[in-house]
Amino acid sequence: MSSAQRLPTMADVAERAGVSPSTVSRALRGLPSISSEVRARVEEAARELNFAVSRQAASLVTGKTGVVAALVPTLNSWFHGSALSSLGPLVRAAGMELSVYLTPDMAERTAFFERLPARRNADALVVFGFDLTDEETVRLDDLGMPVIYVSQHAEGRPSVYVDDVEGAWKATRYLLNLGHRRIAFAPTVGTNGFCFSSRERLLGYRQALTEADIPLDDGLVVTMAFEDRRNIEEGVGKLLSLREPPTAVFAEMDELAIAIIHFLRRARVRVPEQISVIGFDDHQIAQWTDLSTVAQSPSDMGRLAGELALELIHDSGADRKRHLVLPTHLIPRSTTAPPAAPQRDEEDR
Amino acid sequence: MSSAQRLPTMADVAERAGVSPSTVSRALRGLPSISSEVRARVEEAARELNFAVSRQAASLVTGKTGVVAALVPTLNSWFHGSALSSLGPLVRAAGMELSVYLTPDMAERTAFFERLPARRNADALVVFGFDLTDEETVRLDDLGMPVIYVSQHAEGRPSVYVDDVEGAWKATRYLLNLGHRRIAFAPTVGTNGFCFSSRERLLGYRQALTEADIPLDDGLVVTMAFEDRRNIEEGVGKLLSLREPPTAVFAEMDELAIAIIHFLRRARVRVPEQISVIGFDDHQIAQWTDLSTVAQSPSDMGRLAGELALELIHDSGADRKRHLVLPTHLIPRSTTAPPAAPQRDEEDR
DNA sequence: CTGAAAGCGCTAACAA
DNA sequence: TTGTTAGCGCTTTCAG
Repeated sequence: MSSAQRLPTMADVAERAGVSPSTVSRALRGLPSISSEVRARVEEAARELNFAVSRQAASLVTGKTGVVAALVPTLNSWFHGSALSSLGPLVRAAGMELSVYLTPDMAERTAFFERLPARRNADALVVFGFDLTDEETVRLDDLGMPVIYVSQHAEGRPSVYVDDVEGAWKATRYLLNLGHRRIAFAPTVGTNGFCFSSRERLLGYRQALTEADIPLDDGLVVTMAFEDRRNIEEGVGKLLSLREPPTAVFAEMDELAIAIIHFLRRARVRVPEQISVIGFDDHQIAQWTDLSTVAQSPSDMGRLAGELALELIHDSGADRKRHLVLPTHLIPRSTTAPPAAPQRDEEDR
Repeated sequence: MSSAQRLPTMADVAERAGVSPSTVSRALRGLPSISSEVRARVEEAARELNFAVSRQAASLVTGKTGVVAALVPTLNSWFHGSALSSLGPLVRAAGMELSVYLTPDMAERTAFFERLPARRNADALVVFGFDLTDEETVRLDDLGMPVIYVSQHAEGRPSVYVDDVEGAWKATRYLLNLGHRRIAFAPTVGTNGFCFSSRERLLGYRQALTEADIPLDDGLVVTMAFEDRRNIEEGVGKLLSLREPPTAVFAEMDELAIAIIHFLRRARVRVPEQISVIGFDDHQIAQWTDLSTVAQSPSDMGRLAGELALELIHDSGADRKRHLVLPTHLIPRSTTAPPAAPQRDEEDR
């Protein structure tokens, strides 16, 4: 509605309060060296004029932008959405702004690392869930600001992540404890070239099986493409048509687990009676559908990364190599159960 | 890694390229009045020094911040995640930054409208999916920048939204066409006080029934709290224990529909054979689980809102009251079917 | 405790 | 086509 009328400046406030601009500046920033009487007068004048400090002007002299930047491949995902949802308010509470850089595809990603648009426009960068090349990591080093890595280990640089190997190990171990011996693993890949933590989770899965003296069977590892219904359907078909089908499936992420359950049930396979399914994430929908899963907390990661960022911004002597490894928790719900007592013969009974 | 060494300024680039700072400014902004020879030299110098323009300094003189701000209740939601995922790259492509304000709870929301932190820190604000009070809307009017409303009608102000009434009408009409007569509606509420489009969708649902001469039955409208598994479970129980249970359920959002289907199946009710379920959104998971739904496109909304914002920023004469109403599409998948020929008697058979 | 003055890095007249 | 000059609105010495 209102058009480009000139916004009030500190000088306006100063005049109205009958003091100098520097006094206004000090009063508004809550510096101690201001008499409470003057402070009150300044604050009132500011309110009356609807005055807001120009961050641009302030940062020009302080050298701080008052901005925390976040780099995410997409926001259209439970993980990143949750992480930023906790990072945002934290940044706000510190009186700073949250700036978001999205790189949904390879072109955007390349452009980001080429131009580094965040340079000079933020005081810290939080990088979420990328699988960065060494080259990219090095590039970020001369961004001139602290860079915090979330959901990935960055050697010698501040990082926050969960132990994916252990998480996958727990899921697999749990299924073994229930009595399962034929356990499938369904890793997933994104269409946009971004990968999740398949590698680590596969490792944990294998480790648990090996410890239990169960031979690895590559036929039980079936990648199912994220975002492709047909592909998931076929993957499920592949598992069901094995000579010896699995009695349990560990899906790399909850959303995939939900889809797998859907196709199993459509094929008249009962979950968990005939096949158990467990996911990874503890996505909200896992609660709603009572899905067994391994919980990780992206919101904790976002929060910790934010705190780390603020600390690195304000205390240049802070430890710049800190790694925070968060725990995962097994959450057994109703999509897992012991295998049916007799090794079932396919459709029979 | 690298610490707070002084970043190169335009003066540094100018010196290195052997020209004046203003020439550097012009060259880097791609203004026409620069010989290509000089431009090349400047660009090279800038690259060598790893120079990036300080937006702060530039905006101080231009009066533009180069920032588009987005106000969202949370990012932890399919709708907002998708919308911002399309808004972000668009803003970047225009050479601007995306700044995000999150108001996960009432306190943050109040604080935002009280302090209007976006003022002076952005050139436009895109407000997503709030159910704003008149007071809040008016407050945004004197923000000193164009404000674009997404997923809500704001009288006399630019808005982008879908016709929820019509969408709900389509879903209900489709179920009627299949032969259903007992159709339930499951609206949902968020725990954080933010509501979705329940009101409009209820209207559409009722309208379709009325047109079909089917009496409205409030027992068939059961609100199920978003984010509360138990509550959804109970809601499903409520429907199943009606004297005359529904043969179809229209859920306000896909995620709720998925949960409803889950509990129906757990109760040994076959979907869609015994009860049809349809959602609203066309959430990604709807594809994976083959859920019938009414599609809306938050990414289209984000894109259109972004384009509108850019237009309003650059062309102050643009129409500031434009309303863009996007279509919804019925997507029949496999969770809906005609009702079973004989009216089933509960558990029987 | 408060004011005056200088300058942060850039762009936009105005000259040349 | 390029250089010179004067600020943009704020914070920060340094005086008082």
